[in-house]
Amino acid sequence: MPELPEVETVRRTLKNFIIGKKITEIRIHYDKIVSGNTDTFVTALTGQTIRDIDRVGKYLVFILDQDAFISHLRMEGKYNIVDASKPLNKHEHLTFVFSDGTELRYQDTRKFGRLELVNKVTYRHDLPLCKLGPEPWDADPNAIYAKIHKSNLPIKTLLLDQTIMTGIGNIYANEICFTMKIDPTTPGKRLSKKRVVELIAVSKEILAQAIAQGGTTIHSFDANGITGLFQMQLQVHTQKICQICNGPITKEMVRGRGTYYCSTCQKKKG
DNA sequence: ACGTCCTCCTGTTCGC
DNA sequence: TGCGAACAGGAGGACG
Repeated sequence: MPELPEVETVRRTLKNFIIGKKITEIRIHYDKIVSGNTDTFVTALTGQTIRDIDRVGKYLVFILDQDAFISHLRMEGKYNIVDASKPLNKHEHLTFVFSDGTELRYQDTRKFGRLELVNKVTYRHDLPLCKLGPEPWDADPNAIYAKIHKSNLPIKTLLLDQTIMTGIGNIYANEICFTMKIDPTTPGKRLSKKRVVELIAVSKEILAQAIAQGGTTIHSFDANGITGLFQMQLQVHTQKICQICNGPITKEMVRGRGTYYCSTCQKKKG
């Protein structure tokens, strides 16, 4: 899925198109795309106007007059803004019809993404968002250190754990480990507090750069025609040759996720 | 409580 | 070329 920078790019792009638009009808073409009762979702939101779009980690939060709903894009979710006359494509699973003749459609080839009605006032404190750790810029090094300094799990796996920090996915986890010059399989407990401080700083820096570039486009991500450029700056993810030492990039599976690193430049050091 | 595996889906790429 | 296996920006649940 899009990671935090891609979701942030979608949020900013979408805001330009749909703030102030009134939903006159909602059509669900694939029931499971909505968590919980679909009738409740449709009934609650129909007639309301979209006032804002928030983001928590990789979740988008659409704020309406009385209610809100969250949307997680998982691997391939995206939003299309189209004229109502445009035929539905086979991967568009939910349509918001607006009063101005346009539509917002949720498209998701793999159908992994989910939308869910939430309480507009308390959503940050309710499931599922209350389980998320801080985004890197809000992270307290002592708190992060406390969560990982006893763990035998690879540091890369810990970076993907959204309850420790939220927003980092597989691409940026690989990039962060490269910048840290740390072997992604290094157990979390090998990191000193000083290295955890660095880890947070590097995470912040890489996500911020990616946001500035409009995210990373590898497979399917794009925000209504806005294609991210960060893939131009990837150091290890999907790369073959290390830019630093010219040696080969190793690819191996770490806990089921494709993991790229340079075995010369990245060492198991805390 | 923690770590590992499976599952949800479809499309594309890889290897024999 | 053909065909099945493996893999893809994710994460929740089952199991030992």
